[in-house]
Amino acid sequence: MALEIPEVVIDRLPIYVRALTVLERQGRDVVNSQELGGKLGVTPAQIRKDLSYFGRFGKQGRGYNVKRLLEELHQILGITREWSMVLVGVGQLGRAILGYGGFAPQGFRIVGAFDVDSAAVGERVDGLEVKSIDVLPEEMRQLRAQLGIVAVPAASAQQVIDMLVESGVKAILNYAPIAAHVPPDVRIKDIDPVLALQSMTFYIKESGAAP
Amino acid sequence: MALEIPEVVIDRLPIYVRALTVLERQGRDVVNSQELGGKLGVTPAQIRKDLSYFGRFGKQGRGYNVKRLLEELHQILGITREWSMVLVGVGQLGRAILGYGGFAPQGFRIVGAFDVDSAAVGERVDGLEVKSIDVLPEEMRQLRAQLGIVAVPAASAQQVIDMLVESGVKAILNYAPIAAHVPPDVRIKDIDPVLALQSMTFYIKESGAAP
DNA sequence: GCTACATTGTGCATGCGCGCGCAATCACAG
DNA sequence: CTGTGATTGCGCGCGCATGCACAATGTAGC
Repeated sequence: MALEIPEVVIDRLPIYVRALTVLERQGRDVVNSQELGGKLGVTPAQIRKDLSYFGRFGKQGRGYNVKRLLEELHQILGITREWSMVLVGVGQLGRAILGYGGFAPQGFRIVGAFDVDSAAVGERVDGLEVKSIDVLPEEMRQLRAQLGIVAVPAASAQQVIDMLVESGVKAILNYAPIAAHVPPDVRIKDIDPVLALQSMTFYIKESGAAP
Repeated sequence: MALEIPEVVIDRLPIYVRALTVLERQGRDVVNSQELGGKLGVTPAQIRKDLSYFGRFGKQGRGYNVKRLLEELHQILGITREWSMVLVGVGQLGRAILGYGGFAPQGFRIVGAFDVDSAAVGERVDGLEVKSIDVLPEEMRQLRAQLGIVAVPAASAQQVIDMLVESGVKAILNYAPIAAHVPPDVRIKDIDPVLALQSMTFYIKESGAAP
């Protein structure tokens, strides 16, 4: 036990959580790996293998108890508690992130907003007062957020990320179009819609039609 | 030749493009695989292997000509031309996408905006008239967009995706939190910040501190 | 023009994730 | 309490991506 769990496995768990949440809301009690896999485009064996890394949650002949499995996955992923996040960059993108309603229901709360540009500082956005990036370190001592969201231009992104890391942030959601460098104990995930588009055009570039 | 190229390789190419674009803007003429790999967190061998799928773009003893390699990658990915996209869902998220300035510089242009909710129909957002989802099929005959962006609630996402596919869209950027089903000849990429956060919390859940 | 050096391109081995296939196991019916 | 049917958990092999190591090759200096 306690063996190394592949990162791809961890990346799939939230997908399972999402599907199970829907099933729970529908009042379903049990689900088997085949049905769950069908919904997610994952093979049943894959799901069973993934879950077996953490324990035996299923019952032979029946499947998985939806509520039970959901609780286990929440425990595994560490999403039983609320997580505080700080946002850096309150431009157009940053404001959209602040207004996005998808975080709160999943227990992710933005508790601080910062900006490099002094023009935005002092403004109130979605109930949060925008503060200068300069006071980030001291503010972080009170906020104690372990998650950071970066929504600044590419040019200042690495610098901002360095500051977040120094302030104790352990995981970063990066919307800036750069490949950032972070210490090995800090997690970072990039969100860049342009990269997604550019990799898809490779596959469809032959299929005619004018722009 | 003409062998199957792994999807992971295709997914890395846009990252190379992004880094090379920065180098070109800095006036750099040549770059070797070691330096490029250092910037991107990729091993030099990985980069050389990836590029070797498509040809021999480097010069031994020197490295890669930045401009030349950039042109080749543009050609490979099919991003020499402009790509038209249609957006479905003009809520808070959809408006942010319409206003996002990161697409245009890379040749991705939103040419149509649609919504399920009739309240938004008729409104002008960022120079585009929002139209009803019902007229999507006929509008698409003129727009001829091959890319679609989905920014509707989870409940109606699959339905919207089906309509896009029927209207001839070949690749979809999906912001809705669902695992959508599409025919094998249609590409789809999901963007869900919540999934990214939930997989990162797994790794940092032990490191104390209150929410 | 020749030599020394640097870097690419690639055959090859390693490791790892994925999925098959089956035995173990549980529910349920009779 | 026993038999039947279904589904999990998992050992195992396959296939593929990754990275090493070296030969091939181009550059630059003298």
